[in-house]
Amino acid sequence: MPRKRNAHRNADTPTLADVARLAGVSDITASRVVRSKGPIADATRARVLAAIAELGYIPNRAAGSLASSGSTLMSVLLPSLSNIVFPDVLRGIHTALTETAFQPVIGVTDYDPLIEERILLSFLAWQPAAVILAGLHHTPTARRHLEHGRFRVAELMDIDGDPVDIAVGMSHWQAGYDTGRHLVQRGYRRFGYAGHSIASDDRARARYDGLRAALKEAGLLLIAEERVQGPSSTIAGRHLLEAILRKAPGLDVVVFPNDDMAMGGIFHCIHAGITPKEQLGIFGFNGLDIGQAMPLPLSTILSKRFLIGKTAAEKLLESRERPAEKTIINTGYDIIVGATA
Amino acid sequence: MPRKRNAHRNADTPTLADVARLAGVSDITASRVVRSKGPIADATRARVLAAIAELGYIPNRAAGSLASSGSTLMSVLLPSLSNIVFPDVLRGIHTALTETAFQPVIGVTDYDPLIEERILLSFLAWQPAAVILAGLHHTPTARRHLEHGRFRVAELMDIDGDPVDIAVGMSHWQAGYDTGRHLVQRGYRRFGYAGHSIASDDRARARYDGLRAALKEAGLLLIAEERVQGPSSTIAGRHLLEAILRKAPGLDVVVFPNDDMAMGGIFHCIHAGITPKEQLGIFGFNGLDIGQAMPLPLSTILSKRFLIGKTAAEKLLESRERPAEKTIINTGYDIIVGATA
DNA sequence: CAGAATAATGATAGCGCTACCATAAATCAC
DNA sequence: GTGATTTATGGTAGCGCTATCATTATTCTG
Repeated sequence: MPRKRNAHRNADTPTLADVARLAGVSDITASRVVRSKGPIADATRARVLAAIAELGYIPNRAAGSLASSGSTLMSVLLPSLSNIVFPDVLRGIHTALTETAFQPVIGVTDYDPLIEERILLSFLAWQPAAVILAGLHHTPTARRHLEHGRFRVAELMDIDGDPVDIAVGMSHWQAGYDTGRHLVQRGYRRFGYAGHSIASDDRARARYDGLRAALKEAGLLLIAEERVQGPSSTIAGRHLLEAILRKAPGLDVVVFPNDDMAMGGIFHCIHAGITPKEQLGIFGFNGLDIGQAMPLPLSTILSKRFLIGKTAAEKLLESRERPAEKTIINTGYDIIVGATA
Repeated sequence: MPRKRNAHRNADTPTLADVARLAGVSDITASRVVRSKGPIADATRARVLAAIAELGYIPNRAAGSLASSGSTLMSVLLPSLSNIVFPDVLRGIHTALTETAFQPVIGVTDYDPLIEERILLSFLAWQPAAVILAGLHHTPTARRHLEHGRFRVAELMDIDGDPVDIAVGMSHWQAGYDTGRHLVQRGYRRFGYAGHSIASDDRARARYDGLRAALKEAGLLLIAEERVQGPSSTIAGRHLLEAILRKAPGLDVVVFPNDDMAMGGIFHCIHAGITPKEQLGIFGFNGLDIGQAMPLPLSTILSKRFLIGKTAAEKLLESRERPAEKTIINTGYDIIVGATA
């Protein structure tokens, strides 16, 4: 004899069984209607749908996920949302997921692998169908779970490395290298770099390394370098350019790690009466719309953020099982000549 | 006699029972350690934690959520992530949730109440502890579920209306009204408005209405008005200002619905040789950092996005039960005088 | 030091759903 | 028309965890 029944039930929340009873079918038939799975007679489906509407039934995905040991969640771990780059990636993911049953679940890691690991583990507790994260660098624990999990994995932005499953992005080292070659070819010789603390941003560091390699090849080097602590911002870019020009007045071009900071550089030029390009080249990275809306469009590199997100999500949807072969997709980038360098 | 056992189990995924067996305790004791709940002897806890580490155990939250009919998820529904406003709100939410067990789950509605409804229902299927959404306007179905659910609800950004549970934000009508008063007081008389399609953005519409009310009070009206289809952007603001000035050359101030577009206006001024403020006032909304980093800091209104997100999440954490009284928190706003109007 | 409170642990029975197998009815092949 | 498919539905047994109640070991009170 059971001691108690339905002890900790949600009293007024209707369950599938309630729907089934009202529709006069079995639980499992109602379940099939909800999931659009298996053959169902039109009349039966209609009855079940009517019952669902009448009761305001909302499926309990926890129960569903438990029973089927799987979910339609796609975990997305991004370093930041303040940096417009990642919202763009996210839009791409969203676009690919519309009209599918999959649902993105977003976490923000603040560029910290330990936070990434913590959020990853808490997401895995929901048995996601796939995990999307930024970069190829993770903690050993995170990497282990990514490799052994029964879910697809996409690592975005960067392709210089060995992915777990799928990598979608571009070579940031190459982009930095091409930046250097491009600017040298345009006649610039006295280079400065105004960046942010590079420790946390692997990709900015790769571009920086590529830039230096290109300069070295041309027999040049960075004459001056200036960095802010903390996150990159337009105001930081503005102050940094002022500082670097005070220390090294003879520069003829300054490269920034992104468009936000480069725009700060432009603003300093306007303020100080420096003509961009003619007196001082300014070069960014990302190809943000706002930089192209300026009176002098920013010279920069267009990274294809939306495409990266969209491509990754589409690839993940192709198969639930991880294939034997790893996939690397290079979405490339474009040099925007612009008017500032 | 059971026909089959463990038929559709995840073979190699360790469960709490595995942990308990290895640690030599009962399932429920292991569960208590995992959840840090109830009294546990230090030695026991240590043994269980060691077993967890050894097995690489990850709790199955679907099972946990099912058993306890509740979760530590906080559903966050935002209109957009391209608009930097919402990432700021999200950062505030994140900040409040750090060090708590709660985890934000983010959805993007594209300013569409129907999409909001769809995502809300799919989120409710995970039994979140709380729901955060933008604005006070939802579909009837969404509103019904919000009112009857056993979870806390916070409606952000706007406080002009009747919230379900908690509202945190500011009066956008009042902000528009104050904009009008402020500009009239500074001597502007010939007003233009350069906006985006207002149908989708209730708050921009409220500010617009407030602005017109203030002008009417001063015996003025909008001389010219220009709108773009589609989303707001800096480039749209630039083109719009050009268009509006062509149609109504005599304007002495143009108000934009946000800083992004207002910056486009500034860029047009620079391009066309118009001196902001002296020849033409430009006024925005939001108080973005980038606008304040410009050579002439943008005149605008600072909305407290981070504070809104943080306050909302903190309020939601105060109690799991919805109180009898509704709460409305006004985070206010500041007029940034700036240098462009 | 007896009786009461507290700390620490365990047994059991579901939470709501779906995988698996079985069955019955309808359709098909030839 | 008989056997073989296909279509439509149902019964049952868990999925992995936690709420509830029960039990025992330990500490406290005066």
